[in-house]
Amino acid sequence: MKTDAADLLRAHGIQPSAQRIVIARYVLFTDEHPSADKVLARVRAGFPMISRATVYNTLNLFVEKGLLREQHLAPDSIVFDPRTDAHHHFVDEASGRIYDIDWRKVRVSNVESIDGFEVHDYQVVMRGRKKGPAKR
Amino acid sequence: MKTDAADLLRAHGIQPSAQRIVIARYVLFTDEHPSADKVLARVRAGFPMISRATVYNTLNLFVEKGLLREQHLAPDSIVFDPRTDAHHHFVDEASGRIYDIDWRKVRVSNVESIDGFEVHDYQVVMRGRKKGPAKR
DNA sequence: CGATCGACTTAGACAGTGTCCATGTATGGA
DNA sequence: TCCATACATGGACACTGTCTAAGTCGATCG
Repeated sequence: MKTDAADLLRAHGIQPSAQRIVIARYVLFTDEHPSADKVLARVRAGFPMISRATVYNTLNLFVEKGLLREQHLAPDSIVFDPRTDAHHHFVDEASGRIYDIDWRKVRVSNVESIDGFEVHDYQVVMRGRKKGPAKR
Repeated sequence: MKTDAADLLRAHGIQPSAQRIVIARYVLFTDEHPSADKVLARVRAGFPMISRATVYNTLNLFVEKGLLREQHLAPDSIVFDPRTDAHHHFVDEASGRIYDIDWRKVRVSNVESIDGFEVHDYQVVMRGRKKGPAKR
């Protein structure tokens, strides 16, 4: 497991280090859409000495190298998403929790042909209430 | 003009005051999608004594009364949008500027029928480059 | 008129988020 | 083993948004 994370970092041109591996092992395999401070709290549970600056630097590095994407969906803080393939997002209005929605579940047409805009990327952002069990 | 803003506030159950009118006259008639601090800066240009708390209070009040909507599209700060009808947004990657996209320009299907989610509201968020003149 | 009451505004304190810097430590290469 | 470089650290800083206590304003009532 540890090796997996190290290899994954190397494969993206990132020099592994103890701190980076610990961060990677959480943030690259979660669907919680954590904020930076949540990542910090989680990682500190098993690695108490790590500093805030390191977490922020590492997250930004991962974004730069394509391992993570930033999402700006909710008030207060950026959230990180290890799914770098295209998908949509649903924000639960009650809990603030964010859910990934499969790309094929929603169809969007005419995006490419909007006058005066060159669209590189798009997604549908939905807000509402999650039905059924609160757990994912 | 001053009366227009005052009437508009009253029509939404808001007691007009000098500060609220000054804020309303800017934020309800702009398409700049300003952040709270941008509103503060603009308003202070013509009303130097106004405090930050008043601007924040007033913006939140306008949102509560349905005159504005908050958008969480970009890093750093919430942005306010006087268009309360449904529409989409385009974020220019170079400038960070936000543009409104007419609801009918893009078609989205199947949103209502996603298993386990009750969608109250949705929009398409696009990112890319604005073509042509930088001015709107 | 003057007193009073409630609503609004104000300045400053506060907490949270994210960046920057100088210093210290680890690591890998010769 | 030594050195150069990259990395991590913690503290300072700036910014955003909220809260509180005190002050101001205007309207109403006696």
